[in-house]
This record gives sequence, C-alpha cells and structure tokens, in this order.
Amino acid sequence: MTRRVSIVDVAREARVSVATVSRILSNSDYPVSPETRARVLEAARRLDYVPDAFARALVRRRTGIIALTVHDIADPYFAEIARAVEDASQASGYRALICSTDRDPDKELQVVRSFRAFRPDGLIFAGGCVEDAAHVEKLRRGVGSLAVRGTRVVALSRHPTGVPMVRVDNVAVARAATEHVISLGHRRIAFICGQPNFTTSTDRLEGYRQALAAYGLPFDPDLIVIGWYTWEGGYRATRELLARGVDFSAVVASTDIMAIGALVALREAGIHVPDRVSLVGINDLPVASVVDPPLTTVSFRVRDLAAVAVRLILDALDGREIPQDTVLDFDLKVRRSTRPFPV
Amino acid sequence: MTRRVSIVDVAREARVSVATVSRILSNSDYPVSPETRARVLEAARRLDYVPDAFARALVRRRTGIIALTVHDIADPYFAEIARAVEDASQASGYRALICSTDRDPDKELQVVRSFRAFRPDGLIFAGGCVEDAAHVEKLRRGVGSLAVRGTRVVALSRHPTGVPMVRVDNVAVARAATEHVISLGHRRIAFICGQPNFTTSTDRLEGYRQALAAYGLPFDPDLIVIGWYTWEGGYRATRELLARGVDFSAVVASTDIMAIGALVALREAGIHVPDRVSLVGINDLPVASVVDPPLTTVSFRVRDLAAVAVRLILDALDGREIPQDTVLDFDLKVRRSTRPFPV
DNA sequence: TTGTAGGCGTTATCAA
DNA sequence: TTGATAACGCCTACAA
Repeated sequence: MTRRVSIVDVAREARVSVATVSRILSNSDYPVSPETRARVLEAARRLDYVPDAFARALVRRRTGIIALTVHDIADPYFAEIARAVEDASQASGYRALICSTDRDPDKELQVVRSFRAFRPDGLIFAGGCVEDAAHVEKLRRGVGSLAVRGTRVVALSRHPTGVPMVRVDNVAVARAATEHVISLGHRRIAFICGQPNFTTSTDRLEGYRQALAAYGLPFDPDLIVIGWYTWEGGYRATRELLARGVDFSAVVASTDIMAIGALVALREAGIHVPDRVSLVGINDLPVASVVDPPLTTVSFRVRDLAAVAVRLILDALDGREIPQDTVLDFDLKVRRSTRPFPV
Repeated sequence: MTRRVSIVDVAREARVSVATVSRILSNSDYPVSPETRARVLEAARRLDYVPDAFARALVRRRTGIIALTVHDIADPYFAEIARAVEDASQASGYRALICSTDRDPDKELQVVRSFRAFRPDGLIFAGGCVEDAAHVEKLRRGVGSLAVRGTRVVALSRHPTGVPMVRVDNVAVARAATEHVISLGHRRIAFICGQPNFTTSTDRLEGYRQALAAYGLPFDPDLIVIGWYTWEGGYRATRELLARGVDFSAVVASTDIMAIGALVALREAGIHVPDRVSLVGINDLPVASVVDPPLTTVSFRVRDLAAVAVRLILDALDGREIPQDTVLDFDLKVRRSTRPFPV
C-alpha cells in the first residue's frame, strides 16, 4: 500500500509551505499571489490530492457529517427522506450518515450513541418516537451529550425529547383522511393503526377519533385494529378486521404502505375497492398512484420535511436561531380508492 | 459549546496515562492489571466518554467506513441493497456511507472522488455501469486511487472496471424471464429496456435476444422500447409501444419497477393483464407481490448480494484472497401476471 | 504575501 | 504492567 499523498507532498511539489497549500485549498478568501495559487492548484491536480476528511475534522470543529436515523431505509417513506437528506446535505458540502433503528428503542439508543464517535454536525430523527417515559429520558440524555458537543438535532415528527421539529400535524392529517370518507357518507369506518406507543401512531389514531367526534359518530373499538408499519402489517390487520365480522364500509390506514397491504387483503377476500369498501392512506408515496385502484391519500411534501430539516441544521450551525416547531402543509389527494356511500 | 471529553480527561480521572486508557478502551489484548482496567472503565463511564472516530482513523489505517454508491436510494431495489449493506456493516462494527449517483457518469465520478476524503475501508458499486470506454477508464482511475490507499472495492453487477463482482447473471436472468413467456406460447414479445449503455440494460436485452434465438423466433426491433428505470419510465415506454400499433401478447420488463409502470399503462389502455397481455418483471421486490395482478418475476436474493459483498470486503481487509466473480442463483417466480397464449 | 510551529484526539513505539 | 512521546494530516495563530 502506497503512502497516501498529503498536504506535505503538495507543498513540496509546488515549492511552498504547507500553510500556503492549506490556505489555497480550504480557506479561499485568504490573500495569496495568483502565481503561487496557480502553482499549488496545479501541483494538487498533478498529485491527485484530496484533503483527508479525518485530519480536517480533527482540527476544524466540523465533521461535515449529518447523521440520520430512520426506522427502516428499505421502507419507501424513509427512502424518500434519506434521498432528500442526502441531496440537501450534499448541496452544502455535507454527507449523510444513515442508520436504521427498526423501531427498536434499544437499537435507537445504541445508534445515537454510536453516532457520537463521529461528532456529526447535525442529527435528524426521521421516524416517530416511542412514548415511553423511561425511553424518552434516555434518548434525551443521548441527544444531550451530542448537543453539548455541537451537534444540532432536529426531528421529523413530534418528538417528546424537546428537540426542534419539522413535521406535519399528524392529528390533522388523520382527521382529514377520516373526514374525507365521512363526508362521502361512510359511517362505519375502520382504522388500521401502526405499532402503538409511537408518536405517529397515537397522533393519527387521535385524528381519527376527532373526526368521528366532530361528526357525532360513535367510537367503536371493534373498528380499530393494531398492526405494523409494513405491507404485511396492513395485510394482517385487515385480515383480523375481516375475521371479526364487524360491519364497515371504509378503512383509514395509518400509512400508504399499510393501505396497500389492506388492499391486497380486501382483494383476496373478494371485497372490491372502492365499490364495497373505500380505502384511504397517508403519505402519498409514489407507489400509491401505481396500485389499482390508485390510492386516495393525504399528501405532504415528504422530501421538503427533510430538506427543511437540513436547512435548519445549517442555520443553527451558522449561529442563527431556529424555530422550535415547523409545521408543513398537507392536502387530501382524492384518487380512486374512495367513493360515496351508499353506492 | 463545552470542550469535548477526550482520552486525556479519562486518564486524569483514572490517574493513569493516556496510553493505558487507550489500551483498555481500544480493547487490544495488551496486558493491563485488573484494578487499573476497572478504574479506567469506571472513569470512562462516569465521563460518558466515546473515542473520537476521526482521531482514531487518523492514526490507525482503518476508518471503519464502507462506502456505497447506488443509482438512487429512493428506488426500492437500491433501498433493499442499502439496508443489507447497512446491516452487514454494522454487524462487523463498520458504518455505511451512502451516495446516489442518479446514473449520471459525472456524478458517479464526483461521488467516488469525494469518497476519497473519507478513505473508506470498502467501496461497493451497487448499480450497473455505463459502458462507455472513456468513462470506464476514468472510473477505473478513480477506483485505482482509492484502492492504492487501501480501499477494497466490489461491484454488485458486471463492472468493466475490473473490480471483483458479486452479481447475478443478467443475461441468464432476462433469458429466463423471456423463455417463461415463450414456453407459455407467446410469440410476439415486447421488451422494455432501461437506459441504454448500462451493463444491466445491455445484458438483459441480450438475454431477451438469446431466448428468442433459442426458440427460433425473429428479433423485431419494433418490439423493443427504450425507457428509464422508473415507474414513469415503464409507463411511458409502454405508451410508446402501444402507440406504435404493433402486435404483441407479452411484455418483458427490465425491472419490476418498470413492469409496474407498464401495468399502469396497460390498465389505462384497457388491456387486461394477463388475459390479453402477459407481463414479467425482474428483481422480485416486495412491491411486486402487492400489485394486482401479482407480478411474475425473476427472483434473486437482493440482500444477499450486498451481504456477500460486505463479507468479501472484510475478508480482503483481513488479507484473504477474494474471488473475482461471484455469481448468485436466481429463479423464476410465477405469479398471476402471465398466462398461456393463446387463451 | 508566505512560513513556522503548535495542537486537534488517538494509537503505537519505546523505555522504564 | 505502565508511562512518555512521536506520529497521523491538517489548520491557524503568530512571525517574518
């Protein structure tokens, strides 16, 4: 293995000091004679020199890294987030370091802890947070020890740890989804919920409740079914719902992914969507419009969430004040999985 | 911002030298007295000390980073890959650094170059490679300058740069997809190709040709349509195919994602799948089984590709010889998007 | 405008 | 078994 080419080699090649090289290759507004600059640039090019990020991070107080925790990078929602974080980071010369937590509190803690070794300039929590007091406290501590060392932290959903948030109002989102089917005349509306105790889950369930209440409809626990935030989860939850034998003409799913799982289960059971059952999702992922029927869903700019979060982190790094709670808009996208009731 | 707690603080707290702390915390097998070890461990815990990855990487010759280039992390195929790389890396104490290239040769070059600053221990190319001599040469040089500094490089598809590969035989894969519909009696078979000049594209097109040739069927250019590796791409390609007015009873798509786009286009055109047209994809992504009809596709263990690649990198890092070309198995998954012809 | 030298946090090489 | 101390590659006062 050849010795790596360092700033010393470039300095020697250009017959200047390392300080001069450093000034030209990093701190660009420092006065340097044009000839020297040219000679150094040429030497760096000839040697194919790339400054070492590790050495640089050691002496600067910045690592150029933005850490991102997602529940599962293979989940289309988080893949979108990851892509947006990557793009926004790269545009400002930062790099994204991504880790999946699988919605496992312990793994989340461990991920946050392991991030500390990299002293990231920013940390973004993408998924919902477990609402367990003990866990939240541990997480708050983990976040604190990062923050105290300069990492700016932002969450993309309601986060009980008290970090700044960029998010949509999930209560309102689920309420909009539910009110849509209510306004179509549906009265017996099932709700497919993701893993309980997550902020996202409780908020969306609450939105569903609020919609019912607003229209004076009874809340029937038999219409609520708890599942997982996956296709399989939506599928199984719907099977369970069907097994209960309760009457319903509409299903609100906590996410598009779960809604698509529900679609499969309904199809298998010979229940036509939307002729016999209307179905609404949340998120408006690309996949929502390619299924049959195209999914009615609540839409918000998933990528904007991430982009704004990155911008806030950069702002905070620049010493600016950043808002504690940024709430983005959403709107209902009516496609063909919902229709009036009765037919 | 508080000063970060360093090894010096731990040493002072435990009243030993930094050397001793380092030896204990980097858990080398260096002999240390039990009492000292306990004291140091306790001090580290009390101070909540985490060694700085950057300082460590500077002096060790390892960074603990495995870099990954994907075409687009938001594409379900690459999201699967990313997840598997992440898992396999983490299991061995490494971290994955992911970048999307958007199938843009220049961006790919730039990504590879920018990776150099991080001196990753491993680099995985996930997507197909542009088969342009000039680009391949540039890429080979970029890879070379990483390799010369110790980065082990592996590609997850045929790669003209000469780096070790872990892959499926894409010619055989596409041939299997095509032979499936031929064996069902189809004769006029369209092929939806991804962006040309990529190894994956040319290989899969070649597989399609070989299947036709094997059955003595003519190759009709009118049945080939070039698109993009996206839903939109599959959709548009299919629209173009329909606009040509050529006769066909089956479509082989270069990927599941394109196949699903094709499905939407066919549905819109009132062409039933599989009653009037059979449709095959490639990859067997999770989404393939939730669309209607569930997609017949060629299946291979996408995650294994990535996991094996990580293992090879670790092996190489340990000084072991690694195979130049590892070819994984695949098999046809017949679902409900294909049926015999004529009906 | 350019150069010298100290230090960032860690590991590794010598001594002790 | 433990401790000084010289790297690792870079940036940045401070000097010249």
